[in-house]
Amino acid sequence: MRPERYDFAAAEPKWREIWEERQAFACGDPQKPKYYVLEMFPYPSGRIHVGHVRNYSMGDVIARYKRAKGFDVLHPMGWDAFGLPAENAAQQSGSHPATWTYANIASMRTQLKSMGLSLDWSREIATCDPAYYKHQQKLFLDFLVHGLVDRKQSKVNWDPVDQTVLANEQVVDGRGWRSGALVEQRELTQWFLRIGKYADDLLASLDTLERWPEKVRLMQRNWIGRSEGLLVRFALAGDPAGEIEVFTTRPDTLFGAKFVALAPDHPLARKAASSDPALAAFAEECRHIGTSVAAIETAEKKGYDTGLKVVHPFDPSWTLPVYVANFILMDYGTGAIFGCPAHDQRDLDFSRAYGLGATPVVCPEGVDPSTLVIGETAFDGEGRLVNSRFLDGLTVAEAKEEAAKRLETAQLHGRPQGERKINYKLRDWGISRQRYWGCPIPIIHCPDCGVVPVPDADLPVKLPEDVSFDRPGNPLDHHPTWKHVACPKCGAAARRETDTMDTFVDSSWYYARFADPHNAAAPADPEQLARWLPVDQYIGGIEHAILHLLYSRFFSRAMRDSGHGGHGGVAEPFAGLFTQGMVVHETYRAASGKWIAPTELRFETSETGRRAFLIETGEEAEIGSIEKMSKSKRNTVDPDDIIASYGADTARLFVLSDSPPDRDVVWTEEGVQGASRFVHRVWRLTGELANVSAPLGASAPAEFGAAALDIRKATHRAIAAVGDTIERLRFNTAIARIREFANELTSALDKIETTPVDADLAFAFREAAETLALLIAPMTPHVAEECWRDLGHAEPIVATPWPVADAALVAQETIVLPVQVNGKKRAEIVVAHDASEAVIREEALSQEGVVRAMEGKPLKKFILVPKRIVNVVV
RNA sequence: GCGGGCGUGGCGGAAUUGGUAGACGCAGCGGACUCAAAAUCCGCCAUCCUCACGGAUAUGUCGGUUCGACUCCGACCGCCCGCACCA
Repeated sequence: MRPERYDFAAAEPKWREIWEERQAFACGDPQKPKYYVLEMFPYPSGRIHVGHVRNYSMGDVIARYKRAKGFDVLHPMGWDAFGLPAENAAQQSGSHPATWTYANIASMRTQLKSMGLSLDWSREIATCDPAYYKHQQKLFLDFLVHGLVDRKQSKVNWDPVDQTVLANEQVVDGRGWRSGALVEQRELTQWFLRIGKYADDLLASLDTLERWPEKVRLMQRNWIGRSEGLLVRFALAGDPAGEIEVFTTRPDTLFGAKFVALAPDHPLARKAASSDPALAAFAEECRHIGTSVAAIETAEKKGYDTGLKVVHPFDPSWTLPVYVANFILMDYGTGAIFGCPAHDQRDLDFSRAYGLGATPVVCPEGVDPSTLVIGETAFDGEGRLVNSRFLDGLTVAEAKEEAAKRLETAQLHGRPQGERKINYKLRDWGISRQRYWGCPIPIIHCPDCGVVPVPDADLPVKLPEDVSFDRPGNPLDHHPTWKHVACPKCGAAARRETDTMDTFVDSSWYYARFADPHNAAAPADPEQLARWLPVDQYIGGIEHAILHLLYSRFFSRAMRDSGHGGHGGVAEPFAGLFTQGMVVHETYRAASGKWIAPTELRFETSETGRRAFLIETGEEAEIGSIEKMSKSKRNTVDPDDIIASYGADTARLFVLSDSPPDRDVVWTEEGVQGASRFVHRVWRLTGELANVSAPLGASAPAEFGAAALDIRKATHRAIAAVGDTIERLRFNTAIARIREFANELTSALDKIETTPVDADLAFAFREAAETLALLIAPMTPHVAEECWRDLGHAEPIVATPWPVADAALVAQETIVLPVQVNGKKRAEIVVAHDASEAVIREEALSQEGVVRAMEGKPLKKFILVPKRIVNVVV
């Protein structure tokens, strides 16, 4: 006998055990087509948050659905386990980063398991495991051999007090976030991965990624930032050999040039600064802004006149002043620009600050050039050239071409004065980090041999365990012995590279490692890579739209080109990408301004609205805006609490319901209760259906009455709709369709007149009950298994195929057609699905509402959109 | 600064991708069951006019294309996200 109420606390762990015993989620049936579903692996911060619950629930729906559809599904989990928080924890609490990280992994693993995810835990990896990073070091060395690694100087934000490099986000108003010290820019010699080598391929291949969101592709396109332009060399006035090379995409506007500007770190700017203390001070001031593009570009435009002049390339008698300016980036182009204030907003802002003027040289069509005045806004649109001598009258495109041609043939210092150049915003990827908790860069610096790779036999270069974090700087550098080694080439005393790799490197190839996670000899066996890659569906946050995804795309190419196997013949690691939204929550504040956690509050709903009171004191708290969950605002909810009070199925159902998966979802207690109600309702409904259902395995009767046929139609329409919405990753609508189906079954039960019911109805009820369990299983797997077993099945749902919709039952033989008059709906008609236009026309025009709306006016046009709508135009 | 996204009832959202705007849920209101409450079940629920039938207005704002626009185009307003050492 069934209990009164669904006991999730007993049922959920029971089913998880059964799945585990059966190893239901291990892959490896080569007869089946493969399907690789991957969610971005978590950083082991210690606790999972609701965002994880949402991310992994989505992936799990796909994994369970695809498994039921007959695919050999790879659905693994691992840990992005290197990174700064472990070192911060070590500084604050004294626990070793490894201890801290592995303890966090253990508790998060337990939490994830309590969600009932269909993961293959035998493939678990952690990036901080030497068994993982050993291969990463090997990849780095192979990249080095294949010319994909570079070593060069680069600027960093340096905190002189903490003796550490700062991330851009750690620079607040030009000061270090902890020390408050003025941030300096320092040049460090760093390792780079030459992602730029693949810029064109990375850009062009975006077009092949049809199952990626268009916005992510666009963001990557802009990030790569391919632009065609011209390198133009300006002669320095009064210096026979001197010149400044600028990159421009607008050579057409050269006659509007008012100045040339250099980045503060431009070699010429440095040279000028060496004899001009005021300039040196200005350059130093610029360096305090930090290295982030956002900070540099939003800072007020400032410059310093070097006193130097350059000669205009088209007129030897025309000179332009040379400024050093704070908005010119040394990393882009040549670190120097010519400024045309009339047609570039930044140049205009700068020109207005220093009184350099603005001569318009492009005039929009239909505007009289003599009336053309540049006010506060630069004009960057199309038009024809004016005030530009030989370019006058040309279009922008023609003028670009003409200017380029002339400069290519002109000579300066024995070389062409202009050169066409394709420039990319994409910079090579600096991976050196002056930190302990990361993958050591396997390089030895020998005073005689220079840079020497660590021999394969000595990999992995392991992190030393006995490190301290009690003084500023890199613990690897401070370690008494670790960095001292003999040169592998000459045996002389040498020094290890003490920088570790950016953690983005760790996450750039983990998807490939999952294909063969325990391979000791190689990152992964090429055959396994060919079997599993690319990832069919990748799911994660939009915040990774650019860097992580671009770096992974680089790695798949670099691995292919350095002998680590193609990814099944394709360069792209992720065939399908889905970016899910955040989970957000209301915020609460006490009168004191202190943030209050939702668990500390009691809520009251009255006619005047919702109010919140502190449980402890009764004091009223202000209900604030809905924001991203964060510890500082204390508006987080703990998945453990939810799972303990409502069960994993409820938590999963809630994060999938209501909001479309790519949008933010607001976490509300009411919503969770609604999800919980539905979980219990499905269970009760199944019990009621079971009471009137045919026995397990009963064959279909020859004929069905109207009532039974209606139920079967609802069942098969639900199968079709739910399958379709899951395929389209519209989980919220999939759940709405299941709820609709449940509503239909509830009213069908209400209509039963006599029991026991006839055989046709009994068959339809069994089919419906089984379908309900099968359809909801990807979202709420535990309760689905419980219902399935209550319907008499010995084998669990995880071993049961997805139901197949009967097309004959899904098809409608009559359809409802709305009838519009002049675009406004006035009536509905019911017609056979194959009714002729003449029949429909007669039926439509005879409707009372239609006749009234036509007001006796003559029919002008009769529009019939088959199976959609009728529009009568009068 | 540059780039990207979003905007529909009291709330989250749906709309077969140019064809009935508001599916499904949350909240609310009314009812059944109960000694009572909880749970559950049934019904109502965009706004305005109308007893009702019915009608008018509605998808951030303004304009355009179309027989027909939440959907396409243009301008504007508001909010959110990313910008290379956070992961």
